[in-house]
Amino acid sequence: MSIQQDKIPEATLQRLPVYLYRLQTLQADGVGRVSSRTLAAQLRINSSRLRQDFHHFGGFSRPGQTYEVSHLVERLREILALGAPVHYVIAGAGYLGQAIAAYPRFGEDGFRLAGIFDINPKLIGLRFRGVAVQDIELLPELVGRLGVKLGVITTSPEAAQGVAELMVRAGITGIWNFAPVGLQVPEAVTLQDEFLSAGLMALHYRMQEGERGPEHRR
Amino acid sequence: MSIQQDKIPEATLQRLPVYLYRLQTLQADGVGRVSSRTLAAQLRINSSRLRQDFHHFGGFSRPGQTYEVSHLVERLREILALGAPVHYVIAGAGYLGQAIAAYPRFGEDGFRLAGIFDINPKLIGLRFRGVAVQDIELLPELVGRLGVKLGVITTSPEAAQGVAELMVRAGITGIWNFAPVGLQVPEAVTLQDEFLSAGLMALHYRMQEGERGPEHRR
DNA sequence: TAGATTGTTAATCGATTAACAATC
DNA sequence: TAGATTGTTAATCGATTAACAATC
Repeated sequence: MSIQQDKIPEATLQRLPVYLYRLQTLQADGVGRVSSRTLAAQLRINSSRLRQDFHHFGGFSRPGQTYEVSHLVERLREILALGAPVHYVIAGAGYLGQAIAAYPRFGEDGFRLAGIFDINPKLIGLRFRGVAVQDIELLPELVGRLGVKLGVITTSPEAAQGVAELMVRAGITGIWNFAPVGLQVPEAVTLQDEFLSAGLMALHYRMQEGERGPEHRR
Repeated sequence: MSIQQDKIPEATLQRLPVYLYRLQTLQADGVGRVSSRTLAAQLRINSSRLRQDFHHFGGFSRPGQTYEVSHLVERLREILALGAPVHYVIAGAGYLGQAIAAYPRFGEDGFRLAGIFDINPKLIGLRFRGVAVQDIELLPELVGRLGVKLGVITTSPEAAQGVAELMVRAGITGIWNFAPVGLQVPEAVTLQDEFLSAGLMALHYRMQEGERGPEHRR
């Protein structure tokens, strides 16, 4: 059974990591099997959605039988291509870059920090997860030498475009961008924007909505 | 003209901050007017989408006339209820909590850090944005005294549920949660989950998809 | 067997895009 | 005026939910 399948919906893709985390927690708790109803209830989603999401891949279980937790974890990790370690570099060693470098989860998921870079001399030499901050000019050499494909941008908005171009020239093919600007990258480069302010503002808006009372929400 | 309107679509709400940022940049660059076509091109979205989003509120411009940048900025800030400063607290003063405390953008947007808390004695007393880390036990008093409604959770997954309950009891009505667990909160509390791993995993998946070549993507 | 469960198709719902009249 | 633009309705597209046969 190959994991080669039709392009899966974006909405489904965004949920796979959520399923994986929940299932790993169940596994750690010693739960052997779980039904779509129970799992969906824990994630507070509709069980049809869950089954429909799994349906894009197939082979998760059989009618009448609940899901085997360990099998689901295995399949999801396979689908998400988390079998082999994934190396990545960070550009921008400020607070946010440090937070990502130090975030233990990414390591557990199989992501390995290969390098962290900045232009600020004060930051160069500081160590995170055993990796010392280097001058940004050294990024291309390291990326080329280790064949790193994944780059994280946690620089200022002003510096982000330049850093993105540097990364692309060095051979990076996927950029996780935390700078609140629209980056221009070649078609072949995959871009994932993470715009933290949007989350905060959306939350604040919905809080107001709640204040006005449910009768105003229709 | 009131901003009281029907519940706006979630998809539209998530885009409003993106529009606001782009428009503020244009404003800073001295751009006075902009068409939906130009603005949409800069954000790499369809111009119909932009006009449809604005249509939920009304009064952004008139047929035949382009948008006035300053008016759009004003309206969006009004819609997002960013007129008065919004106070918030952070629970969890690790790297991620520090990053949020120090993130200059939030301040510019009108969000003010009222307090930052942790259980780790080593972190207590450290200052971020002029605010000293305090023991988590002191959170309810401060939240009650200042009437803070917005709380950010950047603790470990294990501690998150307890902290959420502490916040809710203290009077917090909106929680921005960075811990990768499903929090149980009362109906009246607005919850915004920020699951960073999902972004990273989705990016990694799409990079593989790109590698397999566009012909496999249909 | 009887009750519960998945895989899968169909129905519903919501979001995006197209089209165009009214307007500048 | 002629060309361009918005607001708004309609058409399309995609995602969610419901329903149920096949299966345990």
